[in-house]
Amino acid sequence: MRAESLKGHLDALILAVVGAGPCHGYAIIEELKQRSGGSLDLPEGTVYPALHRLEEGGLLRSSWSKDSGRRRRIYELTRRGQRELGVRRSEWRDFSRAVESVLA
Amino acid sequence: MRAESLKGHLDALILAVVGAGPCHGYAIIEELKQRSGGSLDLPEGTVYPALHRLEEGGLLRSSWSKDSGRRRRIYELTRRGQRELGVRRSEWRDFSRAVESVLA
DNA sequence: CTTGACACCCAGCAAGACTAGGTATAGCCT
DNA sequence: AGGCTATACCTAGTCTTGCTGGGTGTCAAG
Repeated sequence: MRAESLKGHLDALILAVVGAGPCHGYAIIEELKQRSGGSLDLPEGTVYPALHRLEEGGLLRSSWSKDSGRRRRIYELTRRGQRELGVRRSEWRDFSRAVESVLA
Repeated sequence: MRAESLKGHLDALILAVVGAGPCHGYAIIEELKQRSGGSLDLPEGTVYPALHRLEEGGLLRSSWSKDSGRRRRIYELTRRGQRELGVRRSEWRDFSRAVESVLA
């Protein structure tokens, strides 16, 4: 997967995973890998800063949990995050259709 | 259309348009707009540098034409460009499928 | 003769994702 | 006990990429 393919779509992917249920960063990475059949194998250096950006922007909210001695930061969608997920989904459809119509 | 959506896919779009027949820069912009139903309305400052990059990279070849006093730089695919177009198309399919499987 | 469409160009900027490091806990193997 | 792997987090700096905002010049229409 070309590195830049992702640009501008990462937020939508993360919002979608967290939208399916509260989740911590490492698990989000695993989930993306699994759901995509291995083709979305994102480095931590990509995902963690994105999570911070999304929280900063008010789309995610986080809290620390200490399950079995391991600290985890659990993320969930804010109301704005839910709305934004909808917007991003439909933006993806538009973009995807547009590219398809050119590549076809 | 979010500005960053495009990132990493512009080359594929341009290669696809030029792949359909030799074309000059301005016409490529028009063609992208038309084929996408208006949603891919790229600024010249995006497309011209991309064309130069692609020629620099050996995927496009260009020559000047002077039709009716107006100079135009006509681009066409090199053999490597044709191969690359195929690669990019299949990369887009993979990426698209992956995103779809996460957003679904 | 000015406005708009056509047609090209580029320097500098901003944003996004990755590289390459770092910290620390838990469990397994030898 | 020591080492290795997986889990789990973090960040400064880098690179690529597309856009902004400027510029040049031709041609046709009003």
